[in-house]
Amino acid sequence: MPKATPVTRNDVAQYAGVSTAVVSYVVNEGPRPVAPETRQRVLEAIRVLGYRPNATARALRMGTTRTFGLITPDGGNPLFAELAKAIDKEASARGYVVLQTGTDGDPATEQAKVAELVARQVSGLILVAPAEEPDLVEVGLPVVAINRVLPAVSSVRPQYREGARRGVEHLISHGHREIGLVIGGPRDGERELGWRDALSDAGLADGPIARTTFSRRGGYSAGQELLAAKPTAIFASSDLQAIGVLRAIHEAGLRVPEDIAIAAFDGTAETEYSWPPLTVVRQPLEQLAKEAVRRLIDGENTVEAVTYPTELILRSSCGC
Amino acid sequence: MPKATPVTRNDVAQYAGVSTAVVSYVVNEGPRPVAPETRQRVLEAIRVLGYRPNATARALRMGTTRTFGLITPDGGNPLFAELAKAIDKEASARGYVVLQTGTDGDPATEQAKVAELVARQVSGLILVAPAEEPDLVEVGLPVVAINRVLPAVSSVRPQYREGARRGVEHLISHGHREIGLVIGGPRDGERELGWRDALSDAGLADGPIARTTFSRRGGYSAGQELLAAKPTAIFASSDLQAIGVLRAIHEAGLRVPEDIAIAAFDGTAETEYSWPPLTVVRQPLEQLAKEAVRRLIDGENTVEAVTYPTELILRSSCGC
DNA sequence: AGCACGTTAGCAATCGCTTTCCAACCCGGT
DNA sequence: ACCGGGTTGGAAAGCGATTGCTAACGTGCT
Repeated sequence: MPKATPVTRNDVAQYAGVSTAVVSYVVNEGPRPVAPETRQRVLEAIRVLGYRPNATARALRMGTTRTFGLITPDGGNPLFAELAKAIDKEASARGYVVLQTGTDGDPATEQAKVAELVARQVSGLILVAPAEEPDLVEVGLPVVAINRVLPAVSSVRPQYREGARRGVEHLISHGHREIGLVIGGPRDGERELGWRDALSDAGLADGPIARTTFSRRGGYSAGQELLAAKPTAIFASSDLQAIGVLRAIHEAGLRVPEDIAIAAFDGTAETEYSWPPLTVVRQPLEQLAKEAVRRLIDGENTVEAVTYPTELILRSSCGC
Repeated sequence: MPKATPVTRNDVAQYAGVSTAVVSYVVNEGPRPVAPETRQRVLEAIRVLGYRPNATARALRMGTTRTFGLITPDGGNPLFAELAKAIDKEASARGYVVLQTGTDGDPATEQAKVAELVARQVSGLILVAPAEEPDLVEVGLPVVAINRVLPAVSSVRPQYREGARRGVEHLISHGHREIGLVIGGPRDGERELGWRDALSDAGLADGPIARTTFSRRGGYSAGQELLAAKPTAIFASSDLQAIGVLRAIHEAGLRVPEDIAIAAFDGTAETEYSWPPLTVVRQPLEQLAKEAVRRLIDGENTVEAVTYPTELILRSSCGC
């Protein structure tokens, strides 16, 4: 019957006949040189005893947990799930680990989770699409917001406006002149502006707009609403909404892209296999994740928001 | 300029003119009675100084981190994302927090992540669809596997066989007699057996089978393969595969459910808005999450696998 | 007035680890 | 022989919290 794992550095030291300090030197193989022979004895002891350093104690002593906190509104949303995956990958590569939790979009919950993670001494906090600005100016800990700018907080975002604009421009290039918009979030959000940019640059009048939540269901009702105005194309500000719109279109017996074309912002995996596959403006998730993690680790707290270019992925929903 | 948050229990004690022990008594409001007046002074000090107990130190002292480790093959997979969400919700409600990480299905990575999380002293480990059995018999820490049984490890699973059987039976009830199967995972996995059960019970011959990965792409090619055999219905062992099959069907110019019916196992949100919406056998994710968390917290390490019933959700892809 | 007891608060050890400071030792050079 | 310098190992002080034990105080009883 093996020990229940309370093998401490003391046991190792004793077994190897050295002091605990030496064990530390060996384990962290950096701070101090250790005679090769001694090192071998220690390594052997570690192996035999099955010793694993206690990261909690180390964290207490060192003052850093090498852990990030990640807060998203909804872990079930594919966009956030894919982003979380990218962050995990990036963090893991740097020896960090991530505490992920959701808020259901509730500001109070969000605030509570921030407090919880701060108490747990995370080395950095990543806020994805935060509901509102939590009291974190004083947390004295690196924070970066993804997909949203917060006063006094470092932020990393895709080029929403420019990306949406390119998506809409592509629709225009297919000859569409009446392009509807399904939008979530604040009025005059960047994606909405991008849509207007493309339209006005092409000398076109604004198409119909439907405001709703960032969800399939929201997209569905928005789609029904928009269809009444008979646009020849629709741009959705998120994948989920586009999927909903697709359903509204199918139910109306229309064909995509023959009767109506579609394009969306986000570009999660789901859009590649929808019917028809969606033309999307893809968020640079990997880059966002990489940059967020980098900032946290380097302690670079530039408030200046850096944005990353999106990628237009052509599939059949636009008529390509 | 507020302090950078190294407000310790010492500062509070000093400010309130009491010993650090008293601060502990107040914070944990349980162990020892504290005079109301003293308590007030301490609370005031905590408020003024903005003190937050250091969870790391507490964890070291108490020997428990109130943290779970969650390892899935792929955080981007909607099924795992939804499951992770359910686990997070359950854990949060109990004051726990979860360290989530992915393995990309690589056994070596999986093993490394397990070691990492164990070193971080997680209070319990949840393994979702683990690639192979990691060396964790000796970790001396509660472990539960979801969606897969592992020797000597507590496990929680949906009723795969029974669920698949009911899904296929439903297809049969619509009059189908040639029902294909798209399957991932091991030969003669439970879902495959369920499919056979339903078929043989109805006195039908086995339909065509296509084995592939649990992915949209895999489902797509499997669908093309199956279509050649011209079944009148197809049961997919996962949502993702069904989505792929749907594409293959659409490309072949067939209509669902008129020309061919479909049903799938899993029931993630994506299936509700696919075209057409999919009839699914839904995994009881919330229950699985709840039970897994309960076992971890209660330290109930029954090796006996408990299974939970699935739910048949009727939508239009089966012809309902 | 004296004594015992119940309340409330403080001291100090401890969790497992890192790191500073110091001691011991070995070597070569004079 | 002695000394200086370079190597290697050890003792111990924390990191911030919990908690058993003890001390001080005030009260009720005889």
